Amino acid sequence: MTLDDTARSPRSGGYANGRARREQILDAAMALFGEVGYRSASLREIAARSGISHPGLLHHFPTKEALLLATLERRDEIDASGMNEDGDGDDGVGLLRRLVALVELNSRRRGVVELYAALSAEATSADHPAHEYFLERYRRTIAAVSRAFALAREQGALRPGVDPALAGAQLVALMDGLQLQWLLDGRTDMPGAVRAQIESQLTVPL
Amino acid sequence: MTLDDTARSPRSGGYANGRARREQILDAAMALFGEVGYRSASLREIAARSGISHPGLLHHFPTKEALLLATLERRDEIDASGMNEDGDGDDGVGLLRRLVALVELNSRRRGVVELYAALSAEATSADHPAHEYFLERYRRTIAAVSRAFALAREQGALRPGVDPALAGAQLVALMDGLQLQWLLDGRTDMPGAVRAQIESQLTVPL
DNA sequence: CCTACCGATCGGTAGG
DNA sequence: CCTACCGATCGGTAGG
Repeated sequence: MTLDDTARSPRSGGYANGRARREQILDAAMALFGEVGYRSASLREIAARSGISHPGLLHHFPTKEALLLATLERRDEIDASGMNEDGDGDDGVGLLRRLVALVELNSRRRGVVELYAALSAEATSADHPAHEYFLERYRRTIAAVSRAFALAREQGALRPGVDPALAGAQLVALMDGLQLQWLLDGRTDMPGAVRAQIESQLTVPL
Repeated sequence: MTLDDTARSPRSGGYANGRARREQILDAAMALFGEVGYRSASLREIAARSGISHPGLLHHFPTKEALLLATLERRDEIDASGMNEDGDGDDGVGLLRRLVALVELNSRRRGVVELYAALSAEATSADHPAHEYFLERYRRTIAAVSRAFALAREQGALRPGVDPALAGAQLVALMDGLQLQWLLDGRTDMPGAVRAQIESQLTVPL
């Protein structure tokens, strides 16, 4: 709201502090939701990690559920900005190459992987506050990957007999399952397994 | 301990009642652990579903953790008896065919799938009481599936260039990811996707 | 943003 | 197997 950078210092007015505090809370929430899931995470623990009291946290996010949804929104923003910066081309093979790069990135962000592993399992319950979110997220993700395989077919790069829709669902399932193995043993080569899976469906190397 | 069947009726002595009650508790625990995970499940709710008080439950299982481990043991027994009854042969392709049959069975047992989806995600935390159990379980399962692919290679049924160890890890990951999708949308064709995956690695039809 | 509090619920124990 | 209880913790609110 001002051109002077010093105006954003802690002493000044404006909402810069509030915004920073919100992000601090969301980071702590993301970490704890990933560690123990939504149901078992306590507002008091998230607040303590953010350096405030738990009623202080509730000033920024009125309910635990609102905090969860804000956490998911924030992750989507970060992922969206990450996925769009590469320049691998928008054809099917390029999109699939980009997907491997995303898996490589995730294997350096354990917190993100933990968050989705914990919440996607929890959210299979119909009454979970993130149930609709994950339903829609899977629908959209599988559709996007299936479209990448369909585009690869137009390029003549898809192995004959491969159904793009099935290959899309399979690849998303593979990625989720690999995350579990990697979180458990810390050794599983997620990008390698994803790359091999994609290449087994294509007639060209990645 | 007696040859007279009527001696096992509710009024009589012996431990038949205790055994039946234990199984009742384990069934309720399996269901609730699947619905909300281990951490969020309460002994009181499991006890209520079993028709006893929660100190009554603690008479049969001294701690919540002991109940969890007993639940996992019971599931293993049931699965082991189910996996051994088919007669598909013990060669690689036969074992893989049996795996598809197991997935078909699981798609009629939502409770079992829920239990493993919820607990395997929770147990990625190093301090979870089932952490070691799932580490060992994945190690063993992936080894068994990898061995099936290795046997298939000896039969000349494996597609050239396929690494049995990688194919094993991929197939297990695929199964876990498909379970998530199926639990979420109730539509995903788990056996179809698993069968297609296996066939894409083989040179013979299943 | 805080302290102080609410009613509910938790795993486990005492004592029978 | 029960009732009754323990100390701890939960999400959320009151009041400032």
